[in-house]
Amino acid sequence: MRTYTPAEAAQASGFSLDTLRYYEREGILNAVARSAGGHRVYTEDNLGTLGFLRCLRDTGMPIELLRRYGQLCTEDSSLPDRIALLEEHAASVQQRLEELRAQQERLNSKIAWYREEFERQDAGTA
Amino acid sequence: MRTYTPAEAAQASGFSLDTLRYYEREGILNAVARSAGGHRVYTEDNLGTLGFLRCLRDTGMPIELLRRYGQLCTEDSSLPDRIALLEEHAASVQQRLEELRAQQERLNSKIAWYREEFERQDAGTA
DNA sequence: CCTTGACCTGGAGCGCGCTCCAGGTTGCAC
DNA sequence: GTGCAACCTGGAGCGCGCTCCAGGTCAAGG
Repeated sequence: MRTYTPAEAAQASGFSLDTLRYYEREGILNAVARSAGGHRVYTEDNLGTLGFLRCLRDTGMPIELLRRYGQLCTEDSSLPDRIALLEEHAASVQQRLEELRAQQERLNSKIAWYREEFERQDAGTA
Repeated sequence: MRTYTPAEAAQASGFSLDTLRYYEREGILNAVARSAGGHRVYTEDNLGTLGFLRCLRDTGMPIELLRRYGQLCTEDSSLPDRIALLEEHAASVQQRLEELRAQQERLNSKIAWYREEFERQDAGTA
């Protein structure tokens, strides 16, 4: 099973090297293996986790919850807690989506109104 | 035509008093009238603008663009520019919505997978 | 070997968008 | 006219999520 350098992990996950180190310091991504010389060695598993962490971040989960999730992932008796945490997050994502859609409509109405206004004015000056 | 105190404007717009002042300093919301004693007096027009600014913020428009929009609103020959700015923003909102929906699906799949995992485990220990 | 680039650590710094504070003025209610 | 809440200004501070830096170590190619 092949492994990955920090640069590869960054590339694959879309996080910067600094962010990867930061997440490790913060206990979000635990126990990344090290080479003899102390360099990080990422497993495919690590990459999978990172990919999902990216999904969580992209959906607006704050660092604090990321940390909680990361810690739950180290205890394998924590499945129900992980499910609960993700369900709660999913609910907030759903809510944000709805709000965003509503505001999008409002924005589009305004644009439509502006366009009409523009035509009125255009007609007036013609 | 009635007017509004700062507190009322804050209440109506959902911005804090400090944020209202900040927006004025930053040239986002211009020329709020003052009473004899120097207190701000918001018009219905101001409230309308504030409402729309809130829409823009809620859809993620950065302060810098808010400022641009606010300044365009002071020149009434700027309709096309305002339309262009809002259309560009609308496009980015659309993109974010799509990304968010995609990540939401990913999140939901993960939750579904966790639920199955949980049932498997539950069955195993029963 | 030696070079060169990727990587290491601890800690400081930053950009955004507010938010809070001190010290003072205004204005309505009694 | 007095008390008290709401408001004013300029400027400092903050929380988040990274990002950058100095000064050093590691590892692979020639």
